[in-house]
Amino acid sequence: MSIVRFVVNNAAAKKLSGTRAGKMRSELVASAFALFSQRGFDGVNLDEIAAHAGVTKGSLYWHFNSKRDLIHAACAYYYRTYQRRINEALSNVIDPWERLDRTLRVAVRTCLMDQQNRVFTMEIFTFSVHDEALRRGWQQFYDSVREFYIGLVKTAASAGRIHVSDPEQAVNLMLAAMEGVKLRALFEPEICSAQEEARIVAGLWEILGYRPEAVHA
Amino acid sequence: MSIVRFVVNNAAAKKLSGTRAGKMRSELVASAFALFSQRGFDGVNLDEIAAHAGVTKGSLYWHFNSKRDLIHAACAYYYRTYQRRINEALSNVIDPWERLDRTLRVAVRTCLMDQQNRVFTMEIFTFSVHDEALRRGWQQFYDSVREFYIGLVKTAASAGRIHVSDPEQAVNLMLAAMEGVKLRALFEPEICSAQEEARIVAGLWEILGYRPEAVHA
DNA sequence: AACGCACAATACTCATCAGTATGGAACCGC
DNA sequence: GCGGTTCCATACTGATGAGTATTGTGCGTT
Repeated sequence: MSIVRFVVNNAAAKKLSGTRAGKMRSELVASAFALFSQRGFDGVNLDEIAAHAGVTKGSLYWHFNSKRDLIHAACAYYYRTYQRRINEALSNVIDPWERLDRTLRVAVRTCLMDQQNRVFTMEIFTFSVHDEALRRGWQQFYDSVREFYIGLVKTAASAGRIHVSDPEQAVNLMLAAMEGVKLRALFEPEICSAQEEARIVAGLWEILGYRPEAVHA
Repeated sequence: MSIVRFVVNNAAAKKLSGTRAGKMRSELVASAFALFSQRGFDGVNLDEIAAHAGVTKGSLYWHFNSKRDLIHAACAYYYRTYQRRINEALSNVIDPWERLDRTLRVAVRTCLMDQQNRVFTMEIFTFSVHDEALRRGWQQFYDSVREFYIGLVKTAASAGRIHVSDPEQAVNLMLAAMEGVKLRALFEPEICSAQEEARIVAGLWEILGYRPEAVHA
């Protein structure tokens, strides 16, 4: 059962997923994601994506209406794989506190170390300025991530583990900080270390109202 | 005297700034910034920028070697004008605490309400992935902003106004959160309100170690 | 008045690339 | 075996836009 719930409105993809066409479609989307994550949406042409998937552009246009259509599918792919990664990280963790801690660590590590994630999400943000469907897609994904965090933070607050007057506001600020850390790592690669990761996680915990010294005092 | 010090390595522009050519060059840079801030670097062509400045593309190429050259000049323009805005906001404020508070408010308001700033900086981030000079330019600007904040935070900590064990870490996290807020406003325009602005400023203050309830207790 | 230079406009080149038209191959149902 | 459909490859079109070559204009100096 999915913990981070995010429904990809992609009925067409689901209908085809078992067929030959569905397999090629998935292959094209994965190729698109891989190349977009290295060079950005405008830095990759459709011939390259098709070649990466082992076909030519004519085939790509059989499966997708346009490059924009493919970009949207690559985004949906990203949202699914990100969510799966979080779910897998939590698959054997029951304690809500532990789950929140684990999620924070996985997320921060992704922000620091996953350059593909960084490039891809940055392209989403930039293109979202002029693409409302892209904005809606990201917002929907982001909302599901936020609800997940809020749920865990409220549980931890009920257990007295953290002291936060407004869980939603704290989660909003924490997630904003996380995006900012992801950005900062682009310009300061030297922060991509285990030590810095730990410090950043601790900082995010403080935003959520967990202060180690207050608890141990 | 500049408070936020950031030296734009732009000797050629300074040498010409009083001349007819210098005026046109500045006009072209301002036009480039205005259009880039609405439609992104790739969403504007050079004919449009030249027309906006009242000339044609031939003239633009007299002043600039390439579109990339113009993009870099537009970035330098942005860094100068941002710094000037902060300096103006602080021009009559002496108290370090007041200065920090004022800076935070101006910065958060910019993040929430200034769509041009949002679009332009997002373009910088996206293009920086593959442009080292752009990365260095932003990093230099960002470092100067960060040093400024760290100075004020250390002063406030010395005065006992805030309780922060690691001013640099706190400023890093606060600035990261600020960039994240700017991004969030793209997807959730409804947070661009005076009330939300105040809540966000309060949250950033908490990251810096200022907790109103602790002081009043 | 003539010349040289700075600045600008015009016309053009060329590369790039999204998208389309057309034809071929494979598969499936009858 | 044949026809229809699906999926794919090939060749092509057309738009776009950065950048360049050439020409024109205005200004300052001699």
